[in-house]
Amino acid sequence: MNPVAFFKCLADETRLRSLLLIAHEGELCVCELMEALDQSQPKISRHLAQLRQCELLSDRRQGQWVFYRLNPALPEWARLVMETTLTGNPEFIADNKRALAQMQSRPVRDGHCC
Amino acid sequence: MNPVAFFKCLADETRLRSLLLIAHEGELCVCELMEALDQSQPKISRHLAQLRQCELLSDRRQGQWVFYRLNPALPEWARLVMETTLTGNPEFIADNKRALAQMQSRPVRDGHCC
DNA sequence: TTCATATATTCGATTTTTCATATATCCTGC
DNA sequence: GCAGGATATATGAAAAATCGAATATATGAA
Repeated sequence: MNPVAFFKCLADETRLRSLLLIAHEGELCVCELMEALDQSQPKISRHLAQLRQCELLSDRRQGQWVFYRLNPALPEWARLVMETTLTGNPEFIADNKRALAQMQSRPVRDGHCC
Repeated sequence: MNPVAFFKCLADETRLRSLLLIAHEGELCVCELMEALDQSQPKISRHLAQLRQCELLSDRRQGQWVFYRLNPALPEWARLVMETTLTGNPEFIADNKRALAQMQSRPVRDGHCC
């Protein structure tokens, strides 16, 4: 993982918010990120594709949804950088977390239904 | 310190190398960075000005030289991010450190002469 | 099969970033 | 003050990133 390429990925509002939200929530799909960030579907999708191509995110399809999570193979230092950023700037994604919490009818993950 | 603005600063080869070198060496001037990165003076200078404007670096003039160091007011999380990046990628600036060590007649800091 | 929902991709226009050259400013020694 | 070297800035051209709109693909249900 080239450090410059890594930071280029973080150097965009949409991508950084998506990454930190995913790091915090564990796993999110496109429609959840649309709601949390209040952005169009193509915009979210394009940035996620970029993050997947750089191998920061990995995806898994479940039915009609695609869930994104941090790439398990991510180097330790990269994971630490995101964690440090999140801890040092808790207010940065506060609004996004709130919007996500208020979202109606979020997709149900396998293994989470009753 | 806005996280996105911070990462934009790190998302360039010249700036990231300069930052990490300065973080490692404590203090460097333009001519030392030119030698260490093998880049033109205007290029180095422009990027340093950008880093100073974002308040990642602070400068001090000593005679004809201007020395740059990490801004002492830098938030803890930002300093940690750079440290983590440096520790996790020691080879990234290895060549630059070598070039700097081989540089002839480096400017003498006040208080460092015998 | 057909429809509805979720996600991905392409295209063209706009904005931002980057760079090289040239010019200006500052400092020191004479 | 003046000359020469070191550092800083301005300008315009080239390259890259971003965005919205339109389009395409995939899945599940009827």
